[in-house]
Amino acid sequence: MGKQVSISVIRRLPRYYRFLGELLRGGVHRISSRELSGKMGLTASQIRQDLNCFGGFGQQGYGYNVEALFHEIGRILGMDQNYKTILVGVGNLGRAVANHMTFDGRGYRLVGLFDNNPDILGETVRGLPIRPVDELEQFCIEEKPDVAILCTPREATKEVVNRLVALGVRGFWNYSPHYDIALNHPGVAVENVHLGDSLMTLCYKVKDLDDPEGDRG
Amino acid sequence: MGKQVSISVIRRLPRYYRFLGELLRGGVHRISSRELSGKMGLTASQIRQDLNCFGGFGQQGYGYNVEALFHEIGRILGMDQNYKTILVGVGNLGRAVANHMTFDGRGYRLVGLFDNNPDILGETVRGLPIRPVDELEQFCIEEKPDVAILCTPREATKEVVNRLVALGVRGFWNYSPHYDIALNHPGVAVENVHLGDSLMTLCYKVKDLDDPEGDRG
DNA sequence: TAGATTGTTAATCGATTAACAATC
DNA sequence: TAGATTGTTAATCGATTAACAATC
Repeated sequence: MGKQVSISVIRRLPRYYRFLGELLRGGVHRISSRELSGKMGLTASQIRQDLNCFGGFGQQGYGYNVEALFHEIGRILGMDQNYKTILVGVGNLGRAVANHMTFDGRGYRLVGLFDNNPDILGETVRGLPIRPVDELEQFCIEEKPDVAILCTPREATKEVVNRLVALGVRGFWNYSPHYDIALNHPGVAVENVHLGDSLMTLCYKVKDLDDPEGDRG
Repeated sequence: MGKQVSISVIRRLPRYYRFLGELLRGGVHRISSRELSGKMGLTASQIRQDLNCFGGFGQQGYGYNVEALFHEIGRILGMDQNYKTILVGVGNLGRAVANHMTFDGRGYRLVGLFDNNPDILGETVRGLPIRPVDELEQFCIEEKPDVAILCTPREATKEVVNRLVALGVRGFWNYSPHYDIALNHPGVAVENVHLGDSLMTLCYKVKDLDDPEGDRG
């Protein structure tokens, strides 16, 4: 019944999770919203508001139990899930993502890799063979993956997404800026990682540091 | 005089830039805020508000000239800058970032790579040799880089940032979640790319799709 | 001129912050 | 019990949307 939790709140959860994990490793057992607000650069009010979207995890006069809260937030984020995940596009970026990220125990399990480059077919990354994109249908009908990571080049993304949505994939971790999945498939979950956009934003910020207001003055 | 443009607006600019680039390549010469709003999934009102933070680029009764607006937004974002950029941490991820991204003509110029792994020192990526992190001071005093890309491992980030800030680096494209630069160095420009956070957010979204409201309901 | 569409002001909506009673 | 700190309601602030006069 409680109303839909806003995306702003959701996006802060991983950061809470990180800070609490750090505290936990540092042997801190309890923390107040005030202390945590100091460490994270937020207001104590916001922290309490955020957490109370999901339940009353604290105790008056005491604060929050670090370990309990850490696990609660993990559970809220779905770290206890086990979403079967495939990666499409095993170039520079796809390879780095596959090798660099922890999937196991963080809600995901990597089960398949796909690429069209004949030179790398059969090669293994993280113990998984790279398969031709042609085999997507066969593989997905058998394995029923939940999530796809997209590191596909310009022209491939749109078609791959359409095929995957038809095959029941309902979450996309999308590195390809060339096709707006959320716009075209309103029913699926999408997280875009648009590195180019981020780099441009940084460029603006640096410029703004040097010359606030720019030409406008 | 005009008040500070909000980060929400800034973050939409690269997306406008992408859509306008696409229209331009497609041979579209003019577009109204209404048409563009349809294509981008925004309101026409928001587009006009956003653009008018920087100036009146349109014409009543006509709309916007696609090419002119594209270039204006590029200039606002600083695509005409030429920030000297170094990359620290040339592992899986750093390598992919160096190889995958376009820096030239997008406001940046990659001038140096640094890593501590002795096995890869001297290797070249994108025509640049990988140097030991020890040489950071010497290099930065000579080259005076503006921006650093951080793909450093857990324990390295904090120290590297402190050294770089002292050396005059004032923009950070940060892939390392282990140290909050903005919190510790309020005067510099920071864009965080926290892939782990994004992956967790996706996990929540997928879970929420399957079971809206979760346990709370 | 008439029609279209901007630039801009006003209204609405949502998110953040402040305040405080409840309670451990 | 007294002190601390939460959970929650109310106030503020900022961002988005709507409306419309200006103007091409």
